[in-house]
Amino acid sequence: MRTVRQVARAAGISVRTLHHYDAIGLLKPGHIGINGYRYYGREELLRLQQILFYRELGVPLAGIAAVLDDPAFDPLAALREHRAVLESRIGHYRTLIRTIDRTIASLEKDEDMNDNDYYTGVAPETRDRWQREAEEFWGKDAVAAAQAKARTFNKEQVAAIQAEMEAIRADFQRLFREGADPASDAVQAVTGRHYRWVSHSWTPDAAAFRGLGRYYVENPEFRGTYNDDELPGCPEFIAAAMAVYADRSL
Amino acid sequence: MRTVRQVARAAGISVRTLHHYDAIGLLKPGHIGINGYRYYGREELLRLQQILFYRELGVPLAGIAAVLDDPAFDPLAALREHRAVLESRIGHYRTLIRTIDRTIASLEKDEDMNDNDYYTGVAPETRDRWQREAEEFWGKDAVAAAQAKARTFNKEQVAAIQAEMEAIRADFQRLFREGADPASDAVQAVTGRHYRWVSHSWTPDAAAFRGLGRYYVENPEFRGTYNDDELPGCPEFIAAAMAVYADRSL
DNA sequence: ATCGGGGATCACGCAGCGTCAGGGTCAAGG
DNA sequence: CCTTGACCCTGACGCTGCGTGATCCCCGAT
Repeated sequence: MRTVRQVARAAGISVRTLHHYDAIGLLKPGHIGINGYRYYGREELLRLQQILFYRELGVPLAGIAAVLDDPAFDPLAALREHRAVLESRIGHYRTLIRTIDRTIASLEKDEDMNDNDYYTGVAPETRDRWQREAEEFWGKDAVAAAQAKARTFNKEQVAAIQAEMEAIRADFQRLFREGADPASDAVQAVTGRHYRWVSHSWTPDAAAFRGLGRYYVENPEFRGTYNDDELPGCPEFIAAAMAVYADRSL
Repeated sequence: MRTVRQVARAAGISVRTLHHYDAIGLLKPGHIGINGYRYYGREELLRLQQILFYRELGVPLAGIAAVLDDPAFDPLAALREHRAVLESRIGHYRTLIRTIDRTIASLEKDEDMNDNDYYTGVAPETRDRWQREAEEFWGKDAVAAAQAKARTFNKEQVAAIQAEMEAIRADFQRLFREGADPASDAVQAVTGRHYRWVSHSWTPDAAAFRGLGRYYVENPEFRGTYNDDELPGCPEFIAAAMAVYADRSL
């Protein structure tokens, strides 16, 4: 029969944790003295080992209680499920890291950037041509307004915007390769990010956002940028997603 | 000037989130009507884009506020630091997944296991010899008590214990390869896990735990199991760590 | 005037404890 | 016997990032 402190030291946890486990019914002391002291016996220590084992696997305490208290519980299925959760978390973190790397690269490269330019890395004449095309498509006023707005960003902001666009593009391409439905939640979520991205320098309504989608399809420059040559149909896929988004969310 | 709902829809977040950001001072409305309504202008929308961008990178809200509000803030350093955090989280998850995989493998293999045996995969005669040696080392009573305790585990429990031991061994070997100090926090943390592992079937005091360390050094069987042949000195390293742990924590 | 669709402000809930605060208990030494 | 000092207890708030009501006010359209 050990006291909380003894158990805590042996198990490498805190006294508070034992109190907590008692409070939530995960691990109750074997006996409680007349003074109210908690005393733990061998049985409780063994259970604690199990608890700590699963805890080290990242299983939530409620789940641990389920595993240990339900004799009919299938630990194999539970572990596999938990494994899948961990895998997806890793995937998520990796995506974040990639985005961060791109952002860092942009920041390092553009440390001496002297004007705010979304199209860093694009030749000036190409950029001018894009501008003319954009003006024909949406009108001079809209383009000028967008550019004015864009000039209010500082260089970290511009770098962040670029990196985010890269990430969005990668997501679109991945979803397209996977054969996702443009109207599916996953694709629409990315489309929402894209809408937010566009909103950096522009605040399109539904019709304008659909128009942007068409622009992606029709403009060969964008076709080249927005999809690999190995992904024919990707711009159409994105345009379809944008049309759905415009209908549903704008 | 848009209302909460309009902003929320455009940004793909909830109204509650805007309330929250207002409450914590991360994003305040540009104007507040006499009726108390929140109205957001272009400036606030731009700031919201930044916020959502960093949020998608997994940066905590307090950190985002720091980035956006401190003009002297170094976004490059912040991103690198955050990147490191994410990397370590991935490493942690990978370790967990490896442990889970081992556990799953054990469970699948031992689905038809009919008796509780820690030494699954070890020939019976070897096991018997280990038992005799253990009896010589600690005495028959102690060994019998440990075995009795071991028999109270069911097969998932046994599998979990095995998997955990594999993980612990891997950690010890890694730390040894890295030239870690047996008294360092990292090594002591693993030693604590090892102590807890041992406690599955036994509850050694300081002297007994030190003795177990010596056993690992002296017993050729354990030397072979506990370290690769490429890691001479690893058992001594573990024994040293166990001695320190016994002094400090038991 | 009414009604539907917002808007607002509390305020609890969740996960897993950390961290006081305020107050008994126990074993050992003066 | 009394005093330490080390431990024990029970609240209860804090942290993260909102979700989810509950309750009440407001605005434009019919």
